[in-house]
Amino acid sequence: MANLKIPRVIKMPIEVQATDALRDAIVSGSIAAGERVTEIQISQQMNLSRATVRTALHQLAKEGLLTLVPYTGWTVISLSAHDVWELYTLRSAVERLAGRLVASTITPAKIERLDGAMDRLVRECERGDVDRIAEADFGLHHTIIKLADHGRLAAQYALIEQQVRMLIRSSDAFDPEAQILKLDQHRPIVDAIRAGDVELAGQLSEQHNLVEGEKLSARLKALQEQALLEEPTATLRPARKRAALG
Amino acid sequence: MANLKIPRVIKMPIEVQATDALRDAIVSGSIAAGERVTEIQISQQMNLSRATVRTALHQLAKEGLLTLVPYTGWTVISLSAHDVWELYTLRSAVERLAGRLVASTITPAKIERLDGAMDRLVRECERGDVDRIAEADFGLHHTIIKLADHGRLAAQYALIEQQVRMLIRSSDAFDPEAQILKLDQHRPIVDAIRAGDVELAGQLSEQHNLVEGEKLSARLKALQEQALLEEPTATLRPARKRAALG
DNA sequence: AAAAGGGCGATTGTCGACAATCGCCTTTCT
DNA sequence: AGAAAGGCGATTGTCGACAATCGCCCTTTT
Repeated sequence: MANLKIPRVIKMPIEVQATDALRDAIVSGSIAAGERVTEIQISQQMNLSRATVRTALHQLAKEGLLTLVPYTGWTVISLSAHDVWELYTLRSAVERLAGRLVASTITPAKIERLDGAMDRLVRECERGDVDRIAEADFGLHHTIIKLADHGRLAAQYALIEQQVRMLIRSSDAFDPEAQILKLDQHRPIVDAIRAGDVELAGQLSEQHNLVEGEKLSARLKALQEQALLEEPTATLRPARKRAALG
Repeated sequence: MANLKIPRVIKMPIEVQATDALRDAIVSGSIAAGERVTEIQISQQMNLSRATVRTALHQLAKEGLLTLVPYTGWTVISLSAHDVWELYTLRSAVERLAGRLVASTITPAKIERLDGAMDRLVRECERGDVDRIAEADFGLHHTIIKLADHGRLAAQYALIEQQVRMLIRSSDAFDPEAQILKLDQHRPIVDAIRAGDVELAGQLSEQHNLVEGEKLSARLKALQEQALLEEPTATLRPARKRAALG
């Protein structure tokens, strides 16, 4: 008999569903960056207990999507220029390691999966839809990470990817000219990994991220300058109810 | 008047105290690796509510120190050979980036802090106490990480360090011979950073960790072989109360 | 004797209520 | 009018109780 992998069905607690829903809301921008959220507000919207929502919020805080000021409130992160620098330097280190690991353990099966992700990127680039191109781009990077067979690396990459998604959303769309170069940037990386060239795969992966970080940083800097004058002062607590007039 | 940094005293919720205490118990080995823990047991020992303890457990699970099986129980991680590989490959990537960053932004002030950490390691090596040498070792690495001025990098390194501490504890003591070589291993890294040699600082940091990982992996493999026969089967739930005899 | 099925207790999951804390707003004083 | 001090409401922090779920153990069956 085949040694079937029994999926081991476990009932997912509502906690994780709430966490996933909230994470998606933040990453997708349904809840804006810098916005304040309260436990009661969310628990009412989701029809859940405050304790359950609170657990979800704590999880997302650990993922770096929220900050909590004790006895005061939760706030969605808003990424600064320094955050962009942190994200892309860290991502370059993570992807460099992933590229090296996959290249050093390359197999026909891995090449097949790699080609599948690369082919999808090629097709989407020909199609021209920027959102689908972006997804295929993430998909290729994600494939390389998975092939590294490194749980902690994958977990760390997931956190980075979430915040990068918030970034590229706030820059609204990609630079149209950059779309054309996308294939030229990724093909060498895939080729180096396929060839088992550890050093080259690592170096190209690292360099690719540093370049992307620079481009995104420049674009965001321009966007933020014009938005600097909006809402200069933010209150930490909400406005209080006015006293009743006589 | 001097622009004094007001520490902004905020009352720390008991949650974080409980989290810190539990984390310390796990990392220090007071709660053994692989051990099952229950919310009630801990809440009674700490004289706290289950909800508070539960929050702390969730935090530590996010840090990778605990695993939670829904409706079943919490278990302290026990690190396998693959985990050792993950930890040291990831640590090498993180420290490589840190080394590069510090080297590329080196200043007299940073050199001073670097020298302070290195001097401490030198003194402790002359003293000969393995525990204090280990702490000075961690201290030097920690100093480099802090000098990188990279929040996410520091956070990731903290998680890795915790698990590495669990590892070296289970290998009981360091290899006495390795203590002598410790200075020879760290001095070149510090020198490269001081000289602002980005490439060399990164390469030496990376290599140092990979070597350390190999050594620890070999030592643990020997230890685990003799411990393989102990407790071959572990129950997921505790023993149930026996039915009363007539 | 070996295998299949259900009972049952141990543990986590969820909820609502109350307490602690913070900071905005009003008031008071100068 | 400006500055300082206190009230007060909004929000998080903590707690205990009840519900949901899982898996060990015993029973039953073959």
